[in-house]
Amino acid sequence: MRVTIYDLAREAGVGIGTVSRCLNNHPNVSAPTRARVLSVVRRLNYQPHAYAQRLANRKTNTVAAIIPYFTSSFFFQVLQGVQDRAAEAGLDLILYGVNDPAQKELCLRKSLQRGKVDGVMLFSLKLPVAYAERFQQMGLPLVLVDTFDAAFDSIYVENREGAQAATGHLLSLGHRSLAMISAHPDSDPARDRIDGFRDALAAASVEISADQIILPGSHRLDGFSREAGREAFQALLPMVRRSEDPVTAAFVASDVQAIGVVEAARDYGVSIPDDLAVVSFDDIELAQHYRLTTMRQPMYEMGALAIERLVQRFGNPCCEASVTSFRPQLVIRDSCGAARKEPYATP
Amino acid sequence: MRVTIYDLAREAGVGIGTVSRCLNNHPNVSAPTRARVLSVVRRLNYQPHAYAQRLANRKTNTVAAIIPYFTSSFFFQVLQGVQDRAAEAGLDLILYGVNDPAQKELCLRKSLQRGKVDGVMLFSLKLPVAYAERFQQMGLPLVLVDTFDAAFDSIYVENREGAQAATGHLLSLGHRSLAMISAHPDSDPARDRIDGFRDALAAASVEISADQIILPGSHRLDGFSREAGREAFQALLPMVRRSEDPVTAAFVASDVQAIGVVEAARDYGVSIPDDLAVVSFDDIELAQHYRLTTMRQPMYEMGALAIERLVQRFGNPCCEASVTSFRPQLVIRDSCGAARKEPYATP
DNA sequence: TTGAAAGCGCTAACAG
DNA sequence: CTGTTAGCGCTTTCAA
Repeated sequence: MRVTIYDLAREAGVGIGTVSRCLNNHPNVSAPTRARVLSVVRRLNYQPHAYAQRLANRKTNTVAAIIPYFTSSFFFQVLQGVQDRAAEAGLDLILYGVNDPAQKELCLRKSLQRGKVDGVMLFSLKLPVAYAERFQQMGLPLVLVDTFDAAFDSIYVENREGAQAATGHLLSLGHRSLAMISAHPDSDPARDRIDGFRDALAAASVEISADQIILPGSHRLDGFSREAGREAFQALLPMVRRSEDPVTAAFVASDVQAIGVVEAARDYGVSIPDDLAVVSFDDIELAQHYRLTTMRQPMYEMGALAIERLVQRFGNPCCEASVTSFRPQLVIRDSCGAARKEPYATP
Repeated sequence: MRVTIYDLAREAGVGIGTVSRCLNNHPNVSAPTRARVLSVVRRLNYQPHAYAQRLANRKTNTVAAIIPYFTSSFFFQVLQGVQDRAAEAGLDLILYGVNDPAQKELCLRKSLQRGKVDGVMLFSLKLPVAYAERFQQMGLPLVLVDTFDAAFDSIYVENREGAQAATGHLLSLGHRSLAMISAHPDSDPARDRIDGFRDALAAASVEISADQIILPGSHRLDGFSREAGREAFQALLPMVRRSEDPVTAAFVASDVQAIGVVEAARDYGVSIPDDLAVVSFDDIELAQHYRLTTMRQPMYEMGALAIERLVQRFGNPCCEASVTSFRPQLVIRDSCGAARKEPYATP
């Protein structure tokens, strides 16, 4: 049933070398021979065996993406960029979803298996040193997205600058008593956003007490969740309600958390943006529906670029690690109170 | 650098056969030999070469998922089910995203390539007969989700019954002049939902004119899009506004379309559910935010089950094609007007 | 129990 | 231009 180049060779009355040449468009085949072979190829409905090919030419044409499922829309959009560009480049994409730290190591290990993939993309996940070494040892190209290691190509969003801009926007609206609802500082982006928040306050000589940076109670999803947002809001509530120097604005580390905040605020009768102005981060699809003012990240582009970097590296394995950064853009909607045309109806 | 079983064999002073046996836990190796070999394996940090292994034992431990990006959340949730279960089963997952019909064939062809994957899952996409034959010829397991072909395992949602239930709900609320906003009948689920709509009307002896089933103008995404929903609403508007026998309720083929309808309705000052009651299909994440009454599909479960079926088939390649169906559940929210506690504020 | 050797299906270098 | 041959790295007989 399965037809191989041996069958083709026999049928066409040539050697397997010639068959291979025809299949790979090598120039050194006479036109008539090529025609004859190709007709046999078609007649026998020949299909090359993927792995035999890969074994022989040491190339897999496959890449792996290791993606945490933090917040659905965010990574889904990144994934679309990855997927589209991979298809364009003729690369197969192996998808590894990471739901807990143990899985991360497993995926890394699987990706490192010799001959499995030509390159790997790691998203928003810290690369353990042990694995960094192994990638270098094996010479396996690795692109880091939304995380960093000097030894590898990396693409990231300037979280710190973004957080500065977000906070700056709040300051520019006249707020002087700010809080931040953060994700867990285990996550690099979360930490950077805290730093940016602090930077902006410092630049404006605004001081806040330590408890005005609110961390998530649970580690789940590193705090990038709606529930974490709700809980944080409850911690924030007393500060909003106190008569002396009440908090009037909050920078929230992500849109998902902000959605939790908006919901909780409605439950507690706190008006957003009147009682509390909110700016968050990501611009996921839902952000539009909640009319969130937020820092937009180019999710699709980041995914697409990850593939491009990988392809570049295939062409030139030894060049220096590249660093690309995106600057998030402020998208003004209703939750910050800047564009107050109509009352902000929580959906 | 790259260490092979030949290196191991030399280092351990045995033949490659013995090394292979140790690695694969064959019984026929003496304990001391095995210990010696395994210690060498560890010392040299040996990693088997994925494709060499696959070539030799004719198994890839990889499956492919061919997924159209109809509506982001819907397939993302399905994909999560696929991904989780695949990881559990130790299978690598190759993801093929389909954005237009031409890509479908390409993905099918790629999946069919000999030796590439052990099985394929096809989601919501019609399987061309030519490919059905090739899958059978090659003996490559194929699981169909949300689509059907008697020759293959299939998992689907009872779209027709679901549409009946949705329409029945509208009828039970007293509506007698109904319309349907459909997706393109090229898509199997879309056609089934039209049939279900008709069934329910027939059962209740309600008659409608042909133009009360509104088809999308564009083929993009087979009409499963917000824009298609908006356009359809415009076509529907005159029927809602006419004085004689106005349309008071609509069954919409999907949540994304319903969101377009809700938005357009707001623009035109049509109140939902007062002027127009709406029931849709899918229960994607956004459906909650729009308070859509809808028919819930078990997306995650469908994805997970697809992998399970594939694994079953690996164990028993020749058994008859299985058919599993899910019955969608009515989720009552505000867009149908059944639970009218407070006015329905469009978000 | 173990080593040698024959594939798995293909590519590429090497003679002719 | 073409056929032959030697790998690619592993699994699996088949003798020993």
